[in-house]
Amino acid sequence: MLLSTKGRYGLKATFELALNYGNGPLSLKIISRKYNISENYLEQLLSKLRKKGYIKTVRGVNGGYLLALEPSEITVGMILRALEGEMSPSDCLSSELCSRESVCATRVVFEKIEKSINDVIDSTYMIDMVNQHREVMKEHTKGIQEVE
Amino acid sequence: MLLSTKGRYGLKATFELALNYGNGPLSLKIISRKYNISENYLEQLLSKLRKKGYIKTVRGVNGGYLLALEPSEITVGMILRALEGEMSPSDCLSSELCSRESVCATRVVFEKIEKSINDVIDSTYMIDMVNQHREVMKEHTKGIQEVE
DNA sequence: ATAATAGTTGACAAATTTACTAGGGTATAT
DNA sequence: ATATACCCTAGTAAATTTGTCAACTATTAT
Repeated sequence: MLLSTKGRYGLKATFELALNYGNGPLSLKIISRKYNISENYLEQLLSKLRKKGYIKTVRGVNGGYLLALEPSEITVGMILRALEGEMSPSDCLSSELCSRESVCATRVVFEKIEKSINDVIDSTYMIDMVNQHREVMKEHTKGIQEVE
Repeated sequence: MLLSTKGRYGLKATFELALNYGNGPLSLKIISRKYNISENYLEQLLSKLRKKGYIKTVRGVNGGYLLALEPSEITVGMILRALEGEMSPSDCLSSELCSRESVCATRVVFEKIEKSINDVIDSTYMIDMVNQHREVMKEHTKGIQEVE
C-alpha cells in the first residue's frame, strides 16, 4: 500500500518548485542532488507533470523547471494521480471487472478508503506545504544554525 | 497505491467467515471456489491470519476455518495489516531512513494520508460489513430471485 | 557560430514483489 | 484404514518497480 517512488519523488520535486516559486527556473541537477534522486529518472517524472500542464520548462543556459500554475492552484492529488494513476485501493472500483457491484461487501470498504485518501490529497495545495514548511523552519532555526 | 491481492483476498475470505459465524467451520475449498482464488495461495494468507489469532482452524473431515474472535472484535485494519504490513504511503514514516523528520514537508502530507486511511480501516468491523451486506441483500432481493 | 547547458525519447536491465504451484506432512471423522 | 482437510516449505514465472544509458534535439550566453 506504499506510494511508489514516482509519487514520492514527484511530490518532493514539485514542492521544491513551489518553494522556489517566483525565483526563476530550477535545474534538474539541483533538484536531483538535493533529494538524492537519479537525474534521468526524475526527468521522466517531471516530463509527465509537464505534459499535464502543472510545470513548465525553460531550455538553455540557466534553464530549468518552474510551476506552470500558482502554488495555490496545484494539489497533492494532481501530482500523485499524474504519476501513480488513480489513488484507488482496488481495481474493482475503477474497472468493470467486478460483477457484483451492488452486493460486494469489500467494495464498500475500499470505496471508503479511497474517499478518505482523496479528501486529503485534493484539499492539500502546494501553498499549504510551503506555508507549513516555512512555519516549521522558523521554529527550527530559533537558536539553531541549520544548512538546508 | 493498490492493495495487493493479499489484502483483498484476505479481507474477502475473512468477511466470508464473518457471514458464516456461528455455523461451524468453512473449508478452504468452498471459500476459494466462491471467490475464484487459488486454494494454495489463499491457504498461505489464512495461515498468517491464524498466526495473528484472528481465525482458527479445525483439521480433518468437515474441518475448515472459523473466526477466532467475534465479528464485532475484528477490524478491517487488523486483517489488512496482517497481510500487507503497515498501511503507510511512505517508508519514511515507519523507518529511520528519513533524516529530516522535523522539516520534511512531504512527510506531513503522507502522515495525513496515513491517518485518514487508518481512521477508516480501524473503525470498520466485520460485523459492520455483515450488516451492510445483509441490508443490501434485503433490498436486492425485493422481487428478484438471486443465487449468491 | 559555437560551446555549454538543458530537455526528450526510447531501449534496456537489475531488483523486487506478486501470485501462484507443487508436494509432502499432520490431524480427524467415519 | 482412508478420505478429507489443514500445515508448511520451497520454488518459480510473470509483472512491476526503479532505475540506467545513449543518442538526439533545443536554447542561449558569449
